[in-house]
Amino acid sequence: MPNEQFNALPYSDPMVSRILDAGEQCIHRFGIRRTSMSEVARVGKLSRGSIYKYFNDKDALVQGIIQRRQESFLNRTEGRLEKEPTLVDKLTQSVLSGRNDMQEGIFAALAEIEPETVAMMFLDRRFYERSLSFWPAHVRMAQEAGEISADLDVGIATDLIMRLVVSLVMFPRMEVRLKTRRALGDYLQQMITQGLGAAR
Amino acid sequence: MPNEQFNALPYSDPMVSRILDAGEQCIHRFGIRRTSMSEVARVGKLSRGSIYKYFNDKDALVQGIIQRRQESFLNRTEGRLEKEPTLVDKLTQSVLSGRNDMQEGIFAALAEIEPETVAMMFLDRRFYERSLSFWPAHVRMAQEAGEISADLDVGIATDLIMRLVVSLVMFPRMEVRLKTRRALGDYLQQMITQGLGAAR
DNA sequence: AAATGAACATAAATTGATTATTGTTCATTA
DNA sequence: TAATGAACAATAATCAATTTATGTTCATTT
Repeated sequence: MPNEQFNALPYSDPMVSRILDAGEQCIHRFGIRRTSMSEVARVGKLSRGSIYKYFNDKDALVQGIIQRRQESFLNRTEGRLEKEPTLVDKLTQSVLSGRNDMQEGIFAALAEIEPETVAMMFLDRRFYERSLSFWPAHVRMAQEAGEISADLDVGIATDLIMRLVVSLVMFPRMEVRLKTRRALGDYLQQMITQGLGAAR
Repeated sequence: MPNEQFNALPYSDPMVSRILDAGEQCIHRFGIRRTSMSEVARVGKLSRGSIYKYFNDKDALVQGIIQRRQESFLNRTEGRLEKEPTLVDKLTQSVLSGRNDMQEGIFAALAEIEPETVAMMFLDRRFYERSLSFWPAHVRMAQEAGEISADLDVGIATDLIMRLVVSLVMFPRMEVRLKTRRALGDYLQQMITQGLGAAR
């Protein structure tokens, strides 16, 4: 009975962890295309049949690996955000963490071996859907703290936040250099609290 | 003497137009990979040698075709924007035009045949650099009209605008459906004039 | 019960020989 | 003088034959 692919993988199951570990190791070393299920089985020291019991097909396994990476990223980020006082600080930190994660680990490795695959991933809605539930809680906190408008629909606010974070991670520089924490923070402060309006 | 690849192609030169026309037709029909310089020459009824006099290599030709498409898009859009009274209206219209252009013509055709190529294009800075000079003039107009803060650096404002437009073209829906002109306009009105702040 | 591994048909990737394309050059043509 | 097209070495695409991988099934093992 193959499990439902995208709703919180049972990481507690040691078999699942072993498969994901082995798969991630393979992808890291050889890329997705050149990773075979047999190789994953060999590395994870389990049978090919078992992998198919837990993941419908190779794509499900790959998605699972990416999903776990993303969830691990979100958890680590969530931890770091507790120290950040304002929504703007949280966004700034998230962008920096996001860029950092892209430049090391599995994504950087993949980008070198299969840049088109990474490009396709970045345009895949699923990639963002996994992160969308992260922000609403922080939006509400900011509303209660009086940082942003309490009238605003949480979904709308989340939407803008996701767009800004995604864009700033993917393109550290669009018209303007936004590489330092300072520049990023000032930029986000302006855009979140006032957009292009107000002031003077 | 091959011309400088990216600084305003001499469209007035009938030879350049013929090459670009032929190239675009080929890419539209066969995709980039399956388009050969000989085929372009055949379609354009000129010699392969001539193409290389005007474009250093195949990539320069492809970039030239994309560049002309983009410039044509910007010109058409510029025309439509004259009717739009506010910056927000201009942005709304630009996003709609952008989506429209992506769904037909050369990009839609390419997306079907070589989706990875299109994905790579969307992550290529050059693609956006060509559009960056479009917005500063409109930002200044909006500042003079008192629509947005006159204190704000034009580059910073342009940066946000590009990020929003690009994001909204690429992802009509992130957390929230932004497909209709109405929904888009309301969203942009909020984000441009107030960000997530103000109100109440 | 859960994991295994062998067997299997189908789908992809790999190989090496062959053909086509690329990017340059240059003498010829209009 | 600008465009042409043939010649050229170096890459890259193609093709059919072969190998490998995928996704399923199921009897056997732990």
